[in-house]
Amino acid sequence: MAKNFYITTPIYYVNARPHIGHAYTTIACDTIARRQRLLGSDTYFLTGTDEHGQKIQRAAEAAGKSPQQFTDEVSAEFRALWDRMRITYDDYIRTTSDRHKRGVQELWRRIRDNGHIYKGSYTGQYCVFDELYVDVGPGQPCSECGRPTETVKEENYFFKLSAFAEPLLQLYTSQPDFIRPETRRNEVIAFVRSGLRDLSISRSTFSWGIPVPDDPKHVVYVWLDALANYITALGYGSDDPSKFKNFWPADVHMIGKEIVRFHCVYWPAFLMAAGLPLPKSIVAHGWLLFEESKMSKSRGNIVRTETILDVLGADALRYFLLREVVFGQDGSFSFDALVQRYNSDLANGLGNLASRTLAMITRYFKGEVPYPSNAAAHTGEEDLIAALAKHTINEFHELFEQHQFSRALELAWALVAAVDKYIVENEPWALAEKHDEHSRSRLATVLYTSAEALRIVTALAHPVMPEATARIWIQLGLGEIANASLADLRWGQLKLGTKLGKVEPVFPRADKSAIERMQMIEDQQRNPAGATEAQPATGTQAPPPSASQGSAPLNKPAPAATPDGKITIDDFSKVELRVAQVKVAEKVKGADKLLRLEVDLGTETRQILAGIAEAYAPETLVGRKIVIVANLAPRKMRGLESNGMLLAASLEGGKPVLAAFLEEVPVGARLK
RNA sequence: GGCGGUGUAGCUCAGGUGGCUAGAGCGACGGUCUCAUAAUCCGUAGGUCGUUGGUUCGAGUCCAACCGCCGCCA
Repeated sequence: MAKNFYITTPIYYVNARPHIGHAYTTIACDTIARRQRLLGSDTYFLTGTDEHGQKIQRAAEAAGKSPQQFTDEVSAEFRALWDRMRITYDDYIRTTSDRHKRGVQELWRRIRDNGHIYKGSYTGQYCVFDELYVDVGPGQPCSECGRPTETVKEENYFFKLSAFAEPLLQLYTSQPDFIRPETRRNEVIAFVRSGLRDLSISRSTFSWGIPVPDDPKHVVYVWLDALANYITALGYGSDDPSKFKNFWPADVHMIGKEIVRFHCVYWPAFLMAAGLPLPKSIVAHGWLLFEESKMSKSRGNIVRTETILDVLGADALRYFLLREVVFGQDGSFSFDALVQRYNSDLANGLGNLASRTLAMITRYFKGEVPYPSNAAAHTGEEDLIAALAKHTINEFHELFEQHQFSRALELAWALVAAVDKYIVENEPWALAEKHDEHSRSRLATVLYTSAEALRIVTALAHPVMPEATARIWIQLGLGEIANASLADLRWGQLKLGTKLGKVEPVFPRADKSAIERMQMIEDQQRNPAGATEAQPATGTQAPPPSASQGSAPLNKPAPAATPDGKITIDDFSKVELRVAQVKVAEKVKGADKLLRLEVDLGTETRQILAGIAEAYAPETLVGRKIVIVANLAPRKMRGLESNGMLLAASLEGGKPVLAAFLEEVPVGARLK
């Protein structure tokens, strides 16, 4: 009986290029989707990009592009990457698409007509980076991210979130699995219990968004816009509601832990307000942290997925992330661990088992799967392997249902180890030396048993590693793995006489140079190409840079210089110089020389401190374009954090003169 | 500060409702086979189970306090 299964990734915010954090979420979803298809479910797997908001508008301006052109490009990059990673999404939703806009407006009307939207006004601090009103005083940094806030005064629409506290708590109680893992559920319950305030759900200070129905001066708040993708992609608000009927409510919304509140509080409240069914579960995973190695810098070490694909391939990355990281917890990524895992589990483990088993069948039985004709050739050892295989299948399914990917894979690999051991103990190569009937039957039994166990592990691992398992499947003589069914996978289905395909290594062993190669590609890619900085987004699950700062030592080694004191181009390229425009300038209390500046970098606003107060009056700086070192580690002065350094000539007597351009330059442009 | 979580072998982690000498994988070291991708297999490595007090015949396993780390508190 085919059931329907609907799974979603968050839609990724296009102010950042895709990186391994995005890949992690998407891989987990793809694996689940593939497994559901093999189980016979009618599966719908949705991903997409979140393309509205002030941040995007500004990033596009900085890049000298229209918002649409800008988002077209980044969105296409995401799709290209997913294709390379063998992501089998069924639909790709963009918030700038017409179908989405229609759906969002329909959702708005429904909520409004049900009486849950009212108009109010707001005066206060706004954080552009988080697209959020924050409850801090004027001039105070954002309570979320520490970036400077802007004072805004606007009239906008509010959602009566406060009315939904009770229904939400009831939901969490009656549906314990609604939020997983439990620690996130606890947080959400605590949050809602502490009381809910109404939520501002429109903006009128910028235009890059979806117009509010009947009041186009406002655009819909990015989170209401973004969350709605889960239903607009199914045709909600369109003429064809068939997909919506089939697949909504979603089985799984997979998200990163930083967007739990939006998905577990706002989203169900919006749906309740609209009178729509609620998703069945929201699963939050942890972040991927990047292990600090001696070679890398403390910041900017967000790994591009392409690097790994280039060197080890998609399967290796997919396997690594699901096997290494305990799902739900933070995990750490390093090239070292990746190669380690690849060699021990894939090359030496599954790959070698396939290689030795299939090679022996090829050699001893002319490439046809043998089976003993003599019952006496069958011993208790085969029963043990078969029993273990059966247990593995059952447990594997169980663990996968609970999203315990690492444990599921660990379990499957225990079967690989058991078969390796079984082979050594039975020495098929020695049996092959003898030509009596019993030895021949024993040999057939041992090789059949090994091949059958291999088949089962391969089938189980297929959703995780689609390519390699497809190749093993062909080598096993079983044809197209997509036709395999996981639902009735059981021992003994491998037919005798099956003609093997050509046997060749599936996971060639990686040597140490693989690590160096990946690190080299990363270094090259990271520095020269300026482009958009891979900053984390509100709407997506990218790990913030701070996530990796815990291990950053204070005493960084100085950049290596050549003996004559000259630096290489590589050294220079580590310095990220950018054009910034001063938005706010003021004296720092108690300091004679220090000014506090808020500068616009195109993609963000930053606070920097500069010792130029004696040469420049604050009011003369506002609006001026300056040059700053954008990737300087933050530093605190007078209790304020400086995130960068401006460039100025230092004259005799210490008088600074700011660097400037003769021609017009766009904010955010990089100096090289 | 409030709430929640967490601290087990070099690393990553298992260890419902307390009970034999605390486990797995990887790494490391020694050995073995030769079908296989210098792969496999075998053996070894001795961790006060964060600290200190309790409860108990008996506690990583329950309780309290403390220390460290993490998350949430729009």
